[in-house]
Amino acid sequence: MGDAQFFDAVYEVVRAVPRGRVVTYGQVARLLGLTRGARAVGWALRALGGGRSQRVPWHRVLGAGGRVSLGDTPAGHEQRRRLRAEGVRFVGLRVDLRAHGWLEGDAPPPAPARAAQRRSGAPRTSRARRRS
DNA sequence: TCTCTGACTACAA
DNA sequence: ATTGTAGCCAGAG
Repeated sequence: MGDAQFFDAVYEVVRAVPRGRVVTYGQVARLLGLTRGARAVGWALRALGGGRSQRVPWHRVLGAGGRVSLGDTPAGHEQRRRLRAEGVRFVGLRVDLRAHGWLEGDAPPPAPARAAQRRSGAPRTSRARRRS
């Protein structure tokens, strides 16, 4: 595991999400300077595994539109359980982002997130990326 | 070193 | 609304 700075940056942003608030994978990616890095964020959270998830409120990260990406899995059920325990209301299978979104409405700009962005925005290995 | 894959998502058709 | 594709990062084979 080499430069896991990206993962750490993701964890720091997620730890900054207040109780009862949620963010989407895409929003976390954007805070880190990646317009389309949502998938990478999901990869980072997945890497948490069971144990480390203790200090990272992974359950407050949802898919676009407030959907629970984990779906009908043990983890997905746990995520919904935790969110409801924090007072997050579900509308059907989604969370109302306008009501609970960390970055929605009149929420103050997350400073910790910007700090993480600075660290992550460092020189990017310019290895050739193909994939037609 | 290269390819494939995934707790994603914006965009085009 | 549904489908396909491209782009992101890092780990596995």
